[in-house]
Amino acid sequence: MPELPEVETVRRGLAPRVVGRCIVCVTVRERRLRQPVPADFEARLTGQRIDAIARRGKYLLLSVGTETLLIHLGMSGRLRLLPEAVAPGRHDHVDLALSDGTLLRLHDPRRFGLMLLCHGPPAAHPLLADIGPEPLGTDFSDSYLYARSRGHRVAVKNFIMDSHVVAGVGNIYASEALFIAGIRPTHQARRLSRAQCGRLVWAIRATLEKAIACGGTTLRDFFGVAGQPGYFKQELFVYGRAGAPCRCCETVIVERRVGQRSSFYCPHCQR
DNA sequence: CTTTGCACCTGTTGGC
DNA sequence: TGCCAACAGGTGCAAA
Repeated sequence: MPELPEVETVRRGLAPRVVGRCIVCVTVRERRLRQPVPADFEARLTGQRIDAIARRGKYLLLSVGTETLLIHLGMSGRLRLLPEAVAPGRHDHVDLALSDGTLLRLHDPRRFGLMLLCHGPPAAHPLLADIGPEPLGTDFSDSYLYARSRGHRVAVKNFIMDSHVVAGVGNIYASEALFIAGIRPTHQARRLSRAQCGRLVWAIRATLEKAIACGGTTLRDFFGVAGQPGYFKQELFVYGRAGAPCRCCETVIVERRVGQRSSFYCPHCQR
């Protein structure tokens, strides 16, 4: 469900309402997430203050006391901030009760999400250590992408969805950015010219920034922490638009599987 | 080293 | 209407 813009939307929704609050009670109803919720999770979190909330790729990083709470939403994960304690429903796996009476709840039907605690600098955590540059940061540049893509025969769409190459680009925004850059998803990464790398870096940034400004993309079940949908769906050029006319040239948008994921492109605008 | 295929889960959808 | 296969916004790992 959530790619970088959705996670950033969650982060921005959470920040003003949780930073400075204390965690007064932790309830874990289901420990079997992507990695098991550790046995000492409750004890280590209870009584701690949330000092900051950051994001790295699709991970949320909450500074709690001397530790960092790592949260990933996987495909179906959702964080909600409830104004008061509400009886849990199916798939409401973890609750953090905060000192102002609000409740931060993780809901995740598929359990591909993750909640872990780490000591020390989170950047050194195995899950984060090998992640590529932030797409909205200065390290993600034309020259980086050009150099990094040399020798890689994989389709450019798979390449930019690889978190080791660049953090946070998922299936929706990979398709969208490639449309904006005018590059076919199946184009081999090693065949990208410098100019194409430049356009692609620009397109990824522009797409993600615009999606963040819209509060993310709600296809089915993404909602912000207060339950609000994201409005980027109306801005999509290709994702989910198979059979519909291209918004630029009227050519019919094509759907094709690239590396086991559905991909959408305009055969006329993308070469 | 790179690349591919799949496993991990549940819920929804579309074809027959 | 019902059933079942295919698919869904992610990630990491085994195997080639």
